[in-house]
Parts: sequence; structure tokens; C-alpha cells
Amino acid sequence: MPEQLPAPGSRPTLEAVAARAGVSRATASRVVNGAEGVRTHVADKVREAIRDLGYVPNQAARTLVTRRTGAVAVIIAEPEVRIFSDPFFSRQIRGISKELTAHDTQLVLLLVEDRGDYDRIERYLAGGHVDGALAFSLHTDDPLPSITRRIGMPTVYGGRPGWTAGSGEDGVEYVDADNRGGAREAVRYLLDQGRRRIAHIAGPLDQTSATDRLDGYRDVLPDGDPALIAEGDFTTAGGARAMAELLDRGPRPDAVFAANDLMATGALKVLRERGLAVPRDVAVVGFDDAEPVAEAADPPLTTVRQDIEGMGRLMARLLLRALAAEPQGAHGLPGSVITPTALVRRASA
Amino acid sequence: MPEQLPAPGSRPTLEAVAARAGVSRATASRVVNGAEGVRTHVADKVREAIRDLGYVPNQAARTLVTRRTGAVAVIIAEPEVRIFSDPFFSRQIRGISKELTAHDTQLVLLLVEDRGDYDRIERYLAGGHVDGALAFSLHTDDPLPSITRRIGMPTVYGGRPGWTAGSGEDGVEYVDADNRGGAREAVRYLLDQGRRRIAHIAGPLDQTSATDRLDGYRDVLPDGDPALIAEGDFTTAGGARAMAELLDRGPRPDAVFAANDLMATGALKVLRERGLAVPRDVAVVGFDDAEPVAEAADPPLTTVRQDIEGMGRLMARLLLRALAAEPQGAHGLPGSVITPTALVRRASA
DNA sequence: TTGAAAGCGCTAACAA
DNA sequence: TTGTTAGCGCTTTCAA
Repeated sequence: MPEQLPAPGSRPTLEAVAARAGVSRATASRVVNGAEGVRTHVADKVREAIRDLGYVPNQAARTLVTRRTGAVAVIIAEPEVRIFSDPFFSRQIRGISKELTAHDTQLVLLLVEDRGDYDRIERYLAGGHVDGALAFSLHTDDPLPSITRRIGMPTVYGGRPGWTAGSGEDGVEYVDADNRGGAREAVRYLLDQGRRRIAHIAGPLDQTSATDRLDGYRDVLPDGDPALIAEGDFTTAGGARAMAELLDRGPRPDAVFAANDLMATGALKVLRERGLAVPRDVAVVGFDDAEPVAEAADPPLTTVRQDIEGMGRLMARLLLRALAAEPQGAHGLPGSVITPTALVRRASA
Repeated sequence: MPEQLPAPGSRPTLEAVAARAGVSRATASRVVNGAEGVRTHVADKVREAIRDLGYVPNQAARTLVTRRTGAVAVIIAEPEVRIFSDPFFSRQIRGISKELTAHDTQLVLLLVEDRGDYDRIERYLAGGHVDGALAFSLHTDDPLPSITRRIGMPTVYGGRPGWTAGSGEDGVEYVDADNRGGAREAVRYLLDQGRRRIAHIAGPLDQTSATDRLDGYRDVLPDGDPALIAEGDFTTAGGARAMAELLDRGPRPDAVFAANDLMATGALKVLRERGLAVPRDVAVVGFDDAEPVAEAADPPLTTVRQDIEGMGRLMARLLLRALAAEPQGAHGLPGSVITPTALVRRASA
């Protein structure tokens, strides 16, 4: 007769499992955690009790003693507009989720609505809810890095942070696409097609993905006309605005390289409205190969593909590696990773 | 001299706060939790100690005794394709996140990749990681409801579950848009425009959002030609396929009501390819008013808007209410909620 | 190979 | 109004 009958409505504890299997709590714990040195016969009995009782370990109790939560925070701080119009985030989260799941780690999503939210985020991270963090799209003055540093939370960034000059010095680890190289390839391609006035619709220049792509454009066209560069904001509307600006400014460009597909779509729309044929009059190249935007565009977009889901997986993998290396505390993370891009040819250029 | 010096690298505990403030742990706890009956002077001293030490309560310890985690799971089980091409989810998550944040509740994201994942989900929910769950897009045979029922996890669904005939009987609570009413409005509008052969591109008929919209279409056209109905899958490609089918089948429709905007976009593309003018030859109406798809479409889509973010907020609110009512255990949730839709007129019809 | 026992940090009776 | 105390369910020495 087990003396530890579970209270009605509550879940069975390890104590109950132990009692049912006729062993001590310690032994039951060993079996649950797959530790060595338990006689197979005993282990089997424990497993049977676990099955019978439908036992599931209580995470809070476990965390309290191990100081590990088995959870990772994903922090997304991005103005409303972009999160929704850009499939980028959901794709990357998908990659992250796959990798975390494969390692029995949970994903806690923290959406930052406004600046004041950072207090909440800091409290949350410091409260021991998660073992590490993944963060995206940092602007130059983002308070997150100083927070994670202060509380010693291992963090991997998606996209090169604005304050990092080159590759991962100062201990910041990140995963990014080869934005600069991809941009170079796009512009070179347009050049090879015989285009001579190649414009660029840049993203918001407080984001490194935007500046890196602009840098790539300039690498190929170092003596380009500055009037051929307009700044957008990574949205369709912004792309349209920039395209209109470009057309109004002076001699018509015969090609446009937009820093993402959404802006390229906006450009397409303006070109159509103005009666310009794509690619005959103006060739258009985007960036991202965003699903379904790029393929569904009219005409379908030639664009620079980046493996977004793969980048997400990579971020998770780097973080998990860091966590395995040091249970908690200072970073000391290894280098960052730059993933390759590839030009995808469709009808727009 | 406080005898409880925090171990190096670890965070200060309530014990340390109490020692520094010269009170007992219980009193410190009362201050942290804003309980009544602590002299202001004492409370101030405790708060000062909290500030000085940078104390943040340990969630695991708290959860262990209160049996509350302050976290809610959001479970998304949807084939890859749709999650990424449809802004629906990110929008709804946004609404959920806002509401949860406002109530100091965390959002744990569980993405279901395949059927086998449900074991993991069940273990997770049973492990006391979260107080409740929000789930989406249940197909008729989804195993989730039986799981949440078995382990007594309060759950609110997004979209009417397939096994529910009408409104929230059998204790299932959900939030859904007025799919049927919205569909009726769309079809009536086309009728009012003088359209006579109105086709419908339905969504996958194992989802209630698809069947409800089809029902709305049939409400208005009870004697319609069955050849005017084609089934899609809520993707652009599926919409294109269905539109092609419709055109190949027989007398050309002069209007199409697609069950979502993505499929409407696909239809638009096929119509354009076949040299049919929209809306002159064929009027097109979508559903969702998806950002940026509907507005960016060519021509911009007339569509049925639903307040997706609001639905997300509502889901969270219902769940939080249920959690407040009963700390844990059986459901007994109040009724479900149907939110209104509105026709948005643009150029396509 | 197993068990006894000491906490992890916190809340919540109950006493004072 | 405050303090003492008994756990919450688990892991992990340490001894047997």
C-alpha cells in the first residue's frame, strides 16, 4: 500500500513513482535521468511505475536545483509594420524551433512593443526563466546587448549587430547572410546584362543588413551617381516611394537593385504605373527570395536568396553549444557565422 | 553582517534581501508580492535592499510552491507552406503577445512539425511548464483536444474546431471570425454588382474556416451550379490551380469569391495570363484583408476583413479569465466569441 | 548499486 | 505587523 497517494487533481510525483516501484526517490530519479548504475531489473520496475502513473517530471522543481530551465528566449524587437509584411521572421523562427525541439529545449517568445518593454525583458531574463537568448535586428542604439551582458546571459544575434565593426570581436556572436557579397553579385549581374544606370533602393541605414547591401552595391559601382541611391524602409510602400523619387530625380535608371523583395515589389508597382516595362525598360533585382512575394510578383522577381531557415537553425545551434560549454555565466562564445547567398534568376532582370 | 553572502556569479536571493533590510524572509516576500500589512517604513527598507542588490525573484522556486508558472503555451500546428505565406499567424500572435504582456504572462511557442510531436507537446503541457494553452487551426482529426482534456489544461482555440457543431458546447472555447456572414456579404455584393455566374474558390474543406465560408456562399446561392466551386488550399499556387480549373470547366464565371486573399492573388494571376480583365470580365473578392497582399495585389483586392490581431487578444483574454477563475483543473470555460467581419472595397470588384 | 538526507528559493500557514 | 516553520518536487552528495 503506497503511503503517498497523489492528491486528487494533482500530478504524480517522483515520490509516488518510487513508492510504487519499491525503491528510493534517488533511484527513481536516476532512472528518469538515464543515469548509470541502476540494475536493469530495478530500472524496469521504475519505468513501469512511470508508465502506470503517467509520471512527468515537474520542471520547476528540476530547475530549482539544476539551475537549468531547458528554455531559450527569442527576442524580437521590430516595428509592427515589418514583422507582418516580412516572412523573414516566421521563417527564421521556424528554423530555430526545429533545432531547439531536436534538443529538447523550449522556445519562449518575447515581442518587444516599445522601449519601455526592455525593463520587463531584463527582469524576465534575470529571473532565471531561460538559459539563453536569441535576438534579431538590432539597431545601432539597441539596449538589449548591454542588458544581456550585464546579467551574463548567453546570447546569439541574428544579423550583424550595429555596434560590431567587423566579425565577432568583443565576444558578440551572430549569424548573418553574406549581404555584401550577395549585393555585389546582384549588381554585377545587372552590369553583365548591359545595364548602365543601375539604381539602388536601400533599406533603413541604421540596420546593418541595409548598409552591408549598400556597401556591396558600391563595391561594384564605386564611381556611381549618388542620385541613383534612394533610402527605403524595407516595406512595399517605402520601395514605391523610393522608386518614384528615383524616377523624378533625373535621367531614368535602366536597372534597380532593391535591398529586399518587398521594396522591389513596390518599385515594380510604380514602374507599371508609369508605363515602364520590366525588364525591358528597367530591370529589377530584389533580395531575400521571400516566399511567396518574389515568385508571385509580376513579373516574378530575380533576387538574391538567403537561407533564412538555415540561419535560424544555426543561431540555435550556436547558442546550444555555448550553453553546453558553460552552464551559466560569461559568454566566451566562439566566432560568428556568415552564410552564403545565391542569385535566383526569374523574369524581372 | 549578513551571513548569507550570495555565491559569486549567482543572483541574490530573497534571503539576502531580508538580511540586508533586517527583516525576515516572510516580510521581504510580502513586499515583493505587494501584500497588505507591512509597515511602510519596513517596506521601504526592503525595496531599497531589492534595488541595491538587483534582486529578481526566482521563477522556478515560485512556481514550485504556487503551482503557477505565469506562462501560456501557443501551439501552432500547420503545414509549413501556410505558416509562412500567410501573415495570419504572426498577426494573431502579435495580438496574443500584447494581451499576455499586459498581464505579466509569458508566451511559450510550440510549433508542431509532425504528428510525432504531439508526444512532446503532451509531456510539455503535463510537465507544469505553463498554466494554459492557445491553439490554432485544428483539423477534424487533430489529437490536441483530447490531450488537453486528458491532462486538464485550460485551452482556448483560434478558429472553430472541426469537431464542434455549432457554438461552444462540450466545454470547448474558441474565438473565430464570422466566416459565414462575411462570405455571405461578399457574395451578395457581387450579386448587387450585377454578376450572375459567381464562382467560389474554397479552402481545404477539413478546416472550418473553409467550410464556413463555403456555407456562406451557398446561403446566398443555394441553387448555384456545383461546377462553379473549386477547392484550393489557401495558398497562391492553389488559388491559381483552382482558377484554371474553373475556367477550363465550362462557361466562364463573371465573378470569383476566393476563401482567402492568397488564393485570390493566384486567381488574379491566372486571369491576367488568360487575357481576362479584372474586374471588367471577372470580378474578384478575397477574404482576410491580409497585409500587404490585399492592397499590393494588381488590381488591389476587394476583400472581407477580419480583425486578426483583435482575435488574438481575445483568445488571450478568455484564457486568462479562465485561469483566474480556477487555478488549475477542469475547464468550465464560458462561451466562445465570434467577431464581426467587414467588406473592404478596392479595385478588383 | 542503493538509500538517507540536505537543500535549491520561495510562499503560506500559523504563532507570536 | 512580523517571524518561524513547513514544505513545493526534485537532484545530488555522501554513506552504507
